[in-house]
Amino acid sequence: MTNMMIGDLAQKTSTKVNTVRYYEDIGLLPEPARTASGRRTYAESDVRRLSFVRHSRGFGFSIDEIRSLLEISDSPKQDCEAAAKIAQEHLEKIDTQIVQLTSLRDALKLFATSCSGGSAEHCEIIGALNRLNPPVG
Amino acid sequence: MTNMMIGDLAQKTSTKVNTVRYYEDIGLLPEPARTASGRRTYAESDVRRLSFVRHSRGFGFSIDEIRSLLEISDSPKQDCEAAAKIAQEHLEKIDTQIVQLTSLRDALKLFATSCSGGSAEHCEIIGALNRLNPPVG
DNA sequence: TTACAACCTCCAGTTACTGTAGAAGCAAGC
DNA sequence: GCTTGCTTCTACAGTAACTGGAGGTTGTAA
Repeated sequence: MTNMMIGDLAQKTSTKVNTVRYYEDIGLLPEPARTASGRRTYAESDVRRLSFVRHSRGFGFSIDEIRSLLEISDSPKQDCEAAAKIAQEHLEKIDTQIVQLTSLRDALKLFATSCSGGSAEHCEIIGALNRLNPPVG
Repeated sequence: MTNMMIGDLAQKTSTKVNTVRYYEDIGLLPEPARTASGRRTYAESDVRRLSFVRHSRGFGFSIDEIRSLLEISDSPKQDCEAAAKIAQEHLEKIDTQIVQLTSLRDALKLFATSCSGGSAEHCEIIGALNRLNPPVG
């Protein structure tokens, strides 16, 4: 049960000190105990909780999604299906993103690589961006 | 040369009225002429410029990148290579994103689909997020 | 004792918009 | 000529998820 300062916690979880305080502000992390002079002190459980948050962020979960995940995790009697739903929906979002990005990449590649190096008058990139029809009629 | 109001321009380019004014604020669109009562009026050239911006945004170019692209487009004697560089770098960013998202998806899928539907105590999703090692030592 | 790093609070800035409040203009119908 | 209702105007606040800085304390090592 080694107590640590905010800098240690931040370093152990690859988080910036300001971000730790931010997570506390928005309620993702509980208010920690303080030393006599007002400095935050943390225990190993805080490392685990913050790691959970950072991993989840790494997977692209939003703060709100993580909040829900944490609630479920905090009350183990709650239904696991809620967590499954969050993860499943997130997975679908990512799949959609991949599909969109891929078709975007293909379209962009078509003219991004066709620059002949002359003056911008005949630039394929700008030309293509200009030649596209207005989004709606 | 039909002059139009901001609502018409917005509709023709699938843009919100507020967004058109925003683009003007940040200098992507020139300050338009006004009617006697102070309303903005636009011509076809504005439709083309705004379409260019919207298409570029659709391709994921940032406002700053679009600003550069517009500058190049506005002065056709400038070197086309600058535009090619912007597009090429953007393409690389997208490729990186696709790679990262794909490996993320695979990792997430591993445990997102393994929910047995019981109580959260044995939830695979939360367990996996908890079991991951802290990001740094 | 004197540096200096780490901590504190509070606040502004980032990106690219979106939404709202409150006032004014404009066209159509009665 | 008046009312209704839509569009426009300016100006500002809010979004997501932090990040960075100012200005001020505290703790520790030389």
